[in-house]
Amino acid sequence: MAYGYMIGSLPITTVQRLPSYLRVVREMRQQGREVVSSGRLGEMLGLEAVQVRKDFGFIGITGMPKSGYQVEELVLAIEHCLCWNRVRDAVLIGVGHLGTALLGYRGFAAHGLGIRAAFDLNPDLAGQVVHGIPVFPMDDLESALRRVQAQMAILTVAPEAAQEVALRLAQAGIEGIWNFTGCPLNLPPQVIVQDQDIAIGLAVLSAKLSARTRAELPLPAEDAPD
Amino acid sequence: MAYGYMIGSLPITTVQRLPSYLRVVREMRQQGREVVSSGRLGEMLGLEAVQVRKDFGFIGITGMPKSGYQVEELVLAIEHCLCWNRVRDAVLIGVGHLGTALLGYRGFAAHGLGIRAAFDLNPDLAGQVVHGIPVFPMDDLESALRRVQAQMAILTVAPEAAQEVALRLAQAGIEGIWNFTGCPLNLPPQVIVQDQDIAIGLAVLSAKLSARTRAELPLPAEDAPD
DNA sequence: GACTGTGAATCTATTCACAGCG
DNA sequence: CGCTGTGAATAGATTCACAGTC
Repeated sequence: MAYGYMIGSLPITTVQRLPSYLRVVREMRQQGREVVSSGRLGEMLGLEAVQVRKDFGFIGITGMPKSGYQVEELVLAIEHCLCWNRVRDAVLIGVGHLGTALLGYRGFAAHGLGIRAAFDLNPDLAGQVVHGIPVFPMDDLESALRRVQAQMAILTVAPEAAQEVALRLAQAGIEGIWNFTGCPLNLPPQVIVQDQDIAIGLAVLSAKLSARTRAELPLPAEDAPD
Repeated sequence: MAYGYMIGSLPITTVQRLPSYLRVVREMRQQGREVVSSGRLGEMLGLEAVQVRKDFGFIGITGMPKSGYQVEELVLAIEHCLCWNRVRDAVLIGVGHLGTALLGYRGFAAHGLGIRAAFDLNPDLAGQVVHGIPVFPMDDLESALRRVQAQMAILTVAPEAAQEVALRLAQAGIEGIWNFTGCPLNLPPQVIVQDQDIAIGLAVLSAKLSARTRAELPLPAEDAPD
C-alpha cells in the first residue's frame, strides 16, 4: 500500500478529514463520552468505517476491539498532527470585507491560529483596531513583521496586489501563506502556499445543479441511426 | 478510461479546475489574445499540459495543432458547463461577519450568482439593507422564498442553527445549499449540499508547516537495534 | 459478538508515450 | 516542427474481505 502525496507521514486526504473528526470528538469529549467506534463516527460524517480506521492508523491511534477508540486520545492525537494544540502567530493582509470577517472569527484559537496584526493600504484603517486586532499601514509591513514574529500570513488583498504582497511576505520570512485571493502565487519554494479559492466550491455546486436541471429536461432527441 | 465521480458528464476534478481556467482565459480575452496552448495555460496554473488537454476534451473543446485553443471558445464553453453565463438567484442566511463579507463580494455576478435577499435572527438587522441586499427576519423565510424564487441558499449561520435552518430551506424548495457552517447537514437527497469548510485548508497548511518544522529538527534518535 | 487492523482488489486520477495534423 | 488527442501505464485512494482480539 504505497501512499503518496504525503504531508509528513500522512496522506493529504487523511489530513483533509482531520478537522471534521476533531470537531466531532471534541464535542463528544465535552459531553463526557469516553469511547467511540469507527462505525459511529463514519455514520456521523458520511464516511465508511474502514476509512475512519485507516485514517486513525495513519495518525498512530490504535483502538480496542469491542469498545472502540478513546475520545480523549483522538482529540490529542489530531491536535498534535495539525499543531492545533498550540497557537501559531499569524498576520492578515487586506482588511476588506473578507479580511474583516476573518479577523472577527472567534474559532481560530481552537484551530491553532492567533492573528496578531493586520495590514491595509487604506490609511483610514491604519491605527484602528478591528475585532481586537490592530491594523497597520502596508508600509510598516516589514518592520512590524520583525516585531511580531508571525509564521503564517492570511492573504485577503485584491487580486491585482496578490503577487506583489506575497513576494514581500516571502522576503520578510513568512513560512506559510493562506491565499484567499484566487490568484496563483509564484514564490520561492521554501514558502508554503495554501490556496483557498471559494470559486471552486461554487463551481462544483453550480455544475451539480446544472447537471440535474439538464437531466430533468427531456433529452435533446439523441436518435442516432446506427 | 472509466472516469467516475462524475458531475453530469464531467469528472469532479475537472470541474474543480474550471474556475482557474476561466479566470485566466477571461483575462486573456480582455487583453485581446485569441489563442492559447495547453502548455502555456499549464505553466500559468501549475498544471501539466496534458491535464489541460484532457480537461478541455471533457468539456467538448477541440484545439488546433500548432496554434492551440480559441480563447473565446474556451470562455463560452466553461461558462456553459458551470452555468456561469446566466445569473442564478440565491438567498443568504446568517448576516454575521462572514455573511456580510459574502454580501459585499462584487465577484459573484461573474460566477453566476445573484443574492436577492438575506435573513437573520437579529431583529435589529431585519429591515436593513446590507451592501445593497435587503435583510429579512428569519420568521419571514418561507414567505419571502415564495416570492424571490431562489434556487440556491448560502448558509452562514452559527453551527448550532445549521441543521434546523437547512431543513427549513429544504422544505421551502431550495435545490442547493452552499454550506459555510462547518457542520455536516442531514437533508433529503434531492437537496444538493456543497460544504465549504475553511478548516480543511487551514488543516492542510498547518500540517505542512508542522511537517517541515519537524523535518528541520534533529530526528528523535531512531536507533532501533534490530 | 462487536469491534479493530490490514493485505488485496478495485476504482479513480494523473502522467507517459506516441500517433496525427496543420 | 509544435502543437493536439488519446490509449496505455502508473500512481493514488477507497473499499472489500477477512483474520485477530477483547
